[in-house]
Amino acid sequence: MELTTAEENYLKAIYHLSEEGKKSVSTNDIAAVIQTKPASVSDMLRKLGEKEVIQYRKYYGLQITELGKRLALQTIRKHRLWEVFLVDKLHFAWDEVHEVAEQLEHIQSTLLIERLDAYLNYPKFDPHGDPIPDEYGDVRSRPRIALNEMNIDQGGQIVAVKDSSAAFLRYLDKVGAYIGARIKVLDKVEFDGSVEILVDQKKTLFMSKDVASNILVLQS
Amino acid sequence: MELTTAEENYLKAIYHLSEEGKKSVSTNDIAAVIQTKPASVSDMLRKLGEKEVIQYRKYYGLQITELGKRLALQTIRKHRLWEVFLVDKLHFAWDEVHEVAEQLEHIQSTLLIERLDAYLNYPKFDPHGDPIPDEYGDVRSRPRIALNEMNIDQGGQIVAVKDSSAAFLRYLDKVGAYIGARIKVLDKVEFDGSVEILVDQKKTLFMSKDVASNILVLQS
DNA sequence: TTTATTTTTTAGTTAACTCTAATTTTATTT
DNA sequence: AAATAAAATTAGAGTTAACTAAAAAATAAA
Repeated sequence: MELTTAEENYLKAIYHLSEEGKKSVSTNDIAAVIQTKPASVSDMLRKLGEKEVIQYRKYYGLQITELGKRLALQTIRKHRLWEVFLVDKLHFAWDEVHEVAEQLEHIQSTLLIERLDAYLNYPKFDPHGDPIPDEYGDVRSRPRIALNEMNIDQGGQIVAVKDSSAAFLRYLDKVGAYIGARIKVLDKVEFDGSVEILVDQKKTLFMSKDVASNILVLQS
Repeated sequence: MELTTAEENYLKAIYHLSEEGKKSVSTNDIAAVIQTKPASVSDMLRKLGEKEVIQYRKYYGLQITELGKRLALQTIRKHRLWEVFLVDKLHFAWDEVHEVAEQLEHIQSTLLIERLDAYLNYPKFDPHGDPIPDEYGDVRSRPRIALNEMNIDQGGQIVAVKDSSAAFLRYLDKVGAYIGARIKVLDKVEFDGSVEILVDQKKTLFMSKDVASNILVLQS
């Protein structure tokens, strides 16, 4: 089964959307993620349906098939391995990697990915803390909790972010809340859901609920 | 000037064919190299002519322009750098690299290529022994200067070290002065010859003359 | 339950790149 | 020089993937 670059991008978006939200994936949502128009999405859904990577009934909704899931995870695997490469080997900042990885993930060569994986020493997580599926699409994910849902005095380690936009990542870098940082919740403001946290046992900082809800923590 | 992947491939083929000397490049020759039909080549030649990367008069022949040469050499540079990566780092055999490098050469990111070049230690030849053009399309060697010999406010990129002992490299990695890092001389202490430098526009650090004299910088 | 709104899909274009078939231009023979 | 062969180009059409505008279906509101 061969997918075009465009098809891979759609399928990846569909996979991510089906994973995070429980409700069915909407045409508009996909259009927003892919940065395209709903009309183009409808068109592509028909094609993806024909290729049996999704089950699609128009106006009704869609469901990703096992085949689709496997293919999407292969693309995600490639994307995350390249991100590790860019950060670990080429010293990219973790907020500079996405755009390039978006291109690299479409390079077709099983040998390349096998070798890259070995070269990087079989990493289990990418620089944002997201798990890297193995070649069969299996994921070992760690139990994580959004920072704004933690209780006072609870501690942990930042392991991932939900929103990985460059702007957000730059902000985190600036305040020192990078992936791997050890944090502890000092206080929570009930009124607006904002939190005060201690970073790496030295710096305290305030975070709005919006920001905190985008930070995933591995509790300790 | 932005070229599509297809345009890059045509231009690269045209460059190679023109270099091979011989008479002017024929439509049929290009078709043979690109594995396409002469009709498609004619079409593309018109487009490349409009973009002024070749000079084209139909039925007459074509000549690659300076602009075209520069762009072709950029693609060739990327191709050959990736080949070095595949062989040196991922242990591909020299006859397995071409197909993958054909894909990788179209990834668009100046930063990526700069970092890759640095990571591979500025190779001058690819695994087949073909020369790797520099970022300006030249094969000339670049002038380097020891870090301790630079003047205040001068900037550049770390391109090599004289002492490549593991201990020294570990030290450099620790302070963030790896190969490829962009640096700027902030201050020099006349008394002991030590320098203060800015690394990657964010971190400043002091270096003894001994250390600085072992670091080679490509001035910019 | 109608009406209004939102969502989704279809219809019709466009752009890039390819093809086959037909035509035009250049080159080679006799 | 005329006839023939080869090379190059144009014409027309297909594919992929995008778009705008209009229609259809589903959902929400009156």
